[in-house]
Amino acid sequence: MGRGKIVIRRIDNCTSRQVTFSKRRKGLIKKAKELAILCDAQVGLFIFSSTGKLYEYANTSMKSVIERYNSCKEDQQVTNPDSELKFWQREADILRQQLQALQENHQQMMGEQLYGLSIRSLQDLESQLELSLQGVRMKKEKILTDEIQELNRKGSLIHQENVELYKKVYGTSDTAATATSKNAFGQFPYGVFEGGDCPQTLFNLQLCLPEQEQYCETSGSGSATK
Amino acid sequence: MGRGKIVIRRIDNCTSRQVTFSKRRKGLIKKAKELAILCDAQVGLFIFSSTGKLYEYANTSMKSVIERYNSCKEDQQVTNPDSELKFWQREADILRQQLQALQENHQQMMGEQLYGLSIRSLQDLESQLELSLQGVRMKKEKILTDEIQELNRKGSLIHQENVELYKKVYGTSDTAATATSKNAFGQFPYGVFEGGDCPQTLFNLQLCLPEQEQYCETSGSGSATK
DNA sequence: ACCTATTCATAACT
DNA sequence: TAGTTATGAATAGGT
Repeated sequence: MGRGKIVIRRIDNCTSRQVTFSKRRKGLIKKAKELAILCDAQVGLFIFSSTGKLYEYANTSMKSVIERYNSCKEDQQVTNPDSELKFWQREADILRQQLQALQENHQQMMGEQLYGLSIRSLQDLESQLELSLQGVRMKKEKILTDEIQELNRKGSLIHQENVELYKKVYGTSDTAATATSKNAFGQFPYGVFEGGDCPQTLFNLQLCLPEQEQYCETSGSGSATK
Repeated sequence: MGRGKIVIRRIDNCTSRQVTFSKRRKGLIKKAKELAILCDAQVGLFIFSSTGKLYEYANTSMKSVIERYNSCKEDQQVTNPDSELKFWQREADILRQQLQALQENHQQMMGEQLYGLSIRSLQDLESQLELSLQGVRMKKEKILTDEIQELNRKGSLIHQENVELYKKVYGTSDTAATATSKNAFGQFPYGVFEGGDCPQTLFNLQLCLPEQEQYCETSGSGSATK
């Protein structure tokens, strides 16, 4: 019920998650109130934010709600220390279940255990995997680009240093230098890059992105086929 | 949000109240779930109907919610060192850790939280995602192919039946039949497919995989807007 | 915090 | 009790 449809899963962006939490929490409490009034029900609602803050609603008192809940649930007093053990056992059980669910999901994301899935689910999975690939490739590209930049920076510094050293050894005669000496890569005479203001071309490094074939690829020429 | 606007106050009609209770309870629990998932919150919800029946939802366990609530409210710290108790606490802790590890891995497979990964890891992840995609697509294609085959089979049977019926109605004159009658799809005179040995062409069904447009939006004309 | 386009929940009805 | 549909409400994404 917004500008676009969303999939129900954890919102990664922290700010968005906060905003959504705030909005939906408000909506949820409103609906809880309405249900209590419209249908003459007793409602209790706890919400702990991911940061640990508690929000609560109860049309009577929370204590009475909890007490009523406990009396419904075989008189197990919440604060009874004997039930501690059972609490943790149950906690472990829940965690185990969550773990199993996640493991199943993981299997599917590995392209396995797809037997029970509908076409729709498979398409969703496919889309997700494509998005994931895109994310991974972008990240990879960024790391490579950064590394190249860093190498060029360092190379430039070293080159500068060499120029200085060269000058100290052979004096200031440029013509002699260019005629006799090469840099570590055997490509360019020092004089050409004096001042170090062309670091990109120093090592002639460049990022040859494989994306064109990998993910999309076709933008531009219509003849691209997959 | 229905056929008409309503005022929020107790519904007098008992049947209507029950119906509304049932619907809104479902909606409320759905929204509670969504909030928990979207915003990574811990949610606990009690609903007692006017007849006293309890409905509850908690994304973890109701007990943990209540305990957390209590510890929020009155600093009732749990400090009861018992060996078995400690065992289960540790068990829960271990499970939590496993869960977190798996969750992190899952995030990465979703193409998110890639900040700490090396190029090597990213490449592995990329390969895995490609394999997964391949698996998913193969599975999808198989389902679609099977479905088409099934449809063709059924179509062929129906066609056969029609041929028989046609013969009964018009006798055995093939020339008269082909000259005057079409099948249900208005395409082919019966005589052409007599014997049903060309099921594939009967409905002219074929597998048109949508991959090109689906994950490669930019292919083709740049004017395509979404 | 406010603004809309859009999706969603549901009131009334069957 | 369950299914359908017209309508108002909630809210996602943007400012």
